Amino acid sequence: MDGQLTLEKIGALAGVSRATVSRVINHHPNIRPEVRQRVMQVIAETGYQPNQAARSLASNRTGLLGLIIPRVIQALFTDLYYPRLIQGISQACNESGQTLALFIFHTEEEEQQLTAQVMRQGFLDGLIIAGMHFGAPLNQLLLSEKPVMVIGEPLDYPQASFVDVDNRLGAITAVSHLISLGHQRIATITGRLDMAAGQQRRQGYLDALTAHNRPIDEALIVAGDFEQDKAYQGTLELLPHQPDAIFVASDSMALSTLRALADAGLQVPRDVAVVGYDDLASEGTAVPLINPPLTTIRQPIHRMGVQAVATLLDLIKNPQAPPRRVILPTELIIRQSCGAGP
Amino acid sequence: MDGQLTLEKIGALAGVSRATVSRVINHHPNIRPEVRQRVMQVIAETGYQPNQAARSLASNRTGLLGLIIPRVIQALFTDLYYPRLIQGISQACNESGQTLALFIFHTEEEEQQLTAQVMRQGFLDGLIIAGMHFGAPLNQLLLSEKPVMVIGEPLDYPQASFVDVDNRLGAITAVSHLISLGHQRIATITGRLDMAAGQQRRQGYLDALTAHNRPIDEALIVAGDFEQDKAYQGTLELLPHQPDAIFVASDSMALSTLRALADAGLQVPRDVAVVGYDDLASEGTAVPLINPPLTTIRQPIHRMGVQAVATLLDLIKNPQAPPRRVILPTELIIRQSCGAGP
DNA sequence: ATGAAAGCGCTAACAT
DNA sequence: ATGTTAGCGCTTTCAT
Repeated sequence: MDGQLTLEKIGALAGVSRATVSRVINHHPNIRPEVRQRVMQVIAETGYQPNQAARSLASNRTGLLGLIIPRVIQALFTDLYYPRLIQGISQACNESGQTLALFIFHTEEEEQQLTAQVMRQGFLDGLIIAGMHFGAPLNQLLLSEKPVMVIGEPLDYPQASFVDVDNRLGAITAVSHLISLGHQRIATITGRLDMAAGQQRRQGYLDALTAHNRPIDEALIVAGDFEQDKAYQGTLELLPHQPDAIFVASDSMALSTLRALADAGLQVPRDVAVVGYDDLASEGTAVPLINPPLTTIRQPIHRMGVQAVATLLDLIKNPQAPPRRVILPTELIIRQSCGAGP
Repeated sequence: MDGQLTLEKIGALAGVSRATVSRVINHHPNIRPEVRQRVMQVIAETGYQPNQAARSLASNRTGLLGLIIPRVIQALFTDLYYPRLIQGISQACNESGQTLALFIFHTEEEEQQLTAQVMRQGFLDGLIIAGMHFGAPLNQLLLSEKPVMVIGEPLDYPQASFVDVDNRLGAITAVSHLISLGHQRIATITGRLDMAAGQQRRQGYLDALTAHNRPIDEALIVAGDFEQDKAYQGTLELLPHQPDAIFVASDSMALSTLRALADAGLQVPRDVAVVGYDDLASEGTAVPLINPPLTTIRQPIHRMGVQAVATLLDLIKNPQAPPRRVILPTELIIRQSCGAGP
């Protein structure tokens, strides 16, 4: 109870050696059931908890997984992507007995400083990097000894392990849906083209049109860069070309599009149909007030988090395995903004 | 470079003992500048990083702070309170060289299991508990040896250290504002009365009316429990009593109130003025679409996180200090829903 | 199946 | 100002 409980003391109380107690705790096979009982008993009675630091030092495993979120302050405030991702990761950590160390880099300076810290020995067993961006100290992490999983395909690191959705297929689904609804002039507002999500969603838009023998009209493609302001502007720029539908590469931008259309006196979906991507607007503070409800491509964000942890654990156990590429499916969520909803 | 870098090896390379290297790293005063230089040099060249596990074991300090968020899954999905809090805590951790271990309990089972884990020796230097609720294993944590800071005054633990806003004063400000705008029949939708935030905001409402010699009309007080559904219902129940203003104890509920008023064919603020609490609707996914923009009482959520860390660090350094009660101010944010905005 | 003993890499008290 | 040394509490061979 007092003066710090240790393996040695538990051993003494149970009449066995420290090594045996250790074996019991770590579920080693070769222990007499009777002895195991006795030791467990003492542990329960005393409320003994092994010292994690000592354990880590001796075993070279800490049970800590790092989640790195670099300089995406705005996104963190803007939508619920990261909260959900964190949820998924946290849950998977809980279930696998790992603990989650969260690093949010707020400035470039912090990123510099902490990157080194994060890599230090005897600290993290592995790393998950979300919101990857490049040319940064972060890249060091990918080259480090530590197992790393990236959330969202990192274009510049083909050999990195990552989990992502099938962005292209999602976009194809969205655009095909608009086509099947009879829309003729389908525009798109693209995301950042230096990110897989932006690039692949744009490609999906093109591929869907091509597959249906529709012409590609460059005037109907505007850059949104995943930013609300640009999406608003972009929507206005689109109007002279009379689109009857717009595929917007993220829900966050799609909300700006809705607003821009409303400001221009156009009705959704009557005048222009809108489909978003992410399904982030579906829940959240202001849900009840979004009008019309947004048709969108849902990403299984929570599952991505869970998968990231599972795969990372595997990578840790299996250090020289080949890189993993985990691709999860998306889902078309039909609401009212596309004109097909109830 | 290879074979694991240790203090010993760095010492050898720099021609000093391991102890000296340790001193340099830990910024001890009594080191010859020249020697310090040389050691730093070697450290930089080799890229040596101290082993955290060994350090923790020897020093009995891990540099890990735990943040516990118990079973508030819904809230985590619903608004940006936790993301902002986490931001603040994370930033303060970065600045003070601590690392943040995040525990989100998704089920009661997890809460049980992990509570024990969280308390184990050699793991966390201190704990921050957000979204406290009672009668749970969590309470053990408050009784543990570990320094703990609670976010939001925990009513059942008067001797706990916590950080919170001045909920009552915020409510007084909100209601006084409505009074000064000439409103006569001011209603309120209260939060959970088993939480300080709910209870104290309700009290502020009462105190403001009393201070202005207004009668208290029980018919104008309905329970919202911080739930959107109840707020919607509550708003409808209020209407027969013809309120000309409603003070809603949270923004999340206030959005339901806006929706209910709209559904009832009432205009805000012309027919009924509305003031919320938290300032969570101000940013977030659907901002551009909230109409009218909500007048509210802003909580400095980010600062609460920062304060929690600062105070916790102090508690860690100063274990037998008396409990801390940190109260931060709120701020009235005037927008359009109260009728005084631009 | 269990015990003895050698570290894990660091900090800190003690010597010099 | 710096070196020597004794742990920190655990895991893990190696004996037995």
